[in-house]
Amino acid sequence: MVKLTQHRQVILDLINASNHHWEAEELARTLAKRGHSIGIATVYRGLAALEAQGLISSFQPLGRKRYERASKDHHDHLLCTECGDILEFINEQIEHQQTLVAQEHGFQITGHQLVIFGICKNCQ
Amino acid sequence: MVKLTQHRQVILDLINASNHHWEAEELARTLAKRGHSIGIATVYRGLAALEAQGLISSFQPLGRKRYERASKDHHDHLLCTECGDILEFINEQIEHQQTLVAQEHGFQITGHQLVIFGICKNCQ
DNA sequence: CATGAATTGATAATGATTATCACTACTATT
DNA sequence: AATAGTAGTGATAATCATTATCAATTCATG
Repeated sequence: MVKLTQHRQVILDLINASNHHWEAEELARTLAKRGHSIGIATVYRGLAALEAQGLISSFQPLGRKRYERASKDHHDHLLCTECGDILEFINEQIEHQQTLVAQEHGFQITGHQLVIFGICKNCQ
Repeated sequence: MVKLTQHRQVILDLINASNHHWEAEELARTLAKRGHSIGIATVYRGLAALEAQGLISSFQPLGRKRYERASKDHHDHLLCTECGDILEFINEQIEHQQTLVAQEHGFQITGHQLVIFGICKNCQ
């Protein structure tokens, strides 16, 4: 039985309290600064466990995994290749078109990932 | 000045002759079987060079990079998580919606990547 | 409080990719 | 043709993110 331990609660709280898309190392560093030093392996395992329970969600834009709150509506991402900033957007039409595409191919969707790469307003 | 060497020509030919989405190692093994043993580092460098010249294109669905022909219309991918097979699709509406989303956010698009995960017809 | 199951942390291992470096091949110029 | 300079090659070391290992610890519960 998977447990929501102190460590995992701390990880979950940080993710829920932010609107950030966290990498494991970055999250570990931030927790350490705030007085919660957690072994990096434990962070990785905690993130995987929390995701398996549906408490957080992840995506993998450039090879590296990033975790974010699950308590949001489904959305996709805009990633600025200059500053690394990640924006979110929701677009029903895109979602709908995807179900149509899947139908056409007799494909049973379990998930998807759309990342738009470019230069954000601030970096132009 | 970047050169289209024998090795790179062989790599390019294989990619162009197929409709496959190649990983570096897989491509190296296939070439080796056909009598073209190329050092794995050379394969990686060749792929990067060919992509930089726009002769092939890549995407990165699950952490690993995959290369495919550039001589196709732009398309996105359906990836079967059972058998690993990758299908392609083109959807103008999705493309169009993306430009709208970017405009809304003052975002200057340089690229995007949409992968739909699921179970393909054969694996259901 | 005993017992088994799950978690933790340090560290080793893995897998994909990139860097290094000595050497070779190719190009353009005397 | 000889030279010089630039780019490519291959073996291998190094890197980076992540996962596995394993002994020690903590937890839930009877």
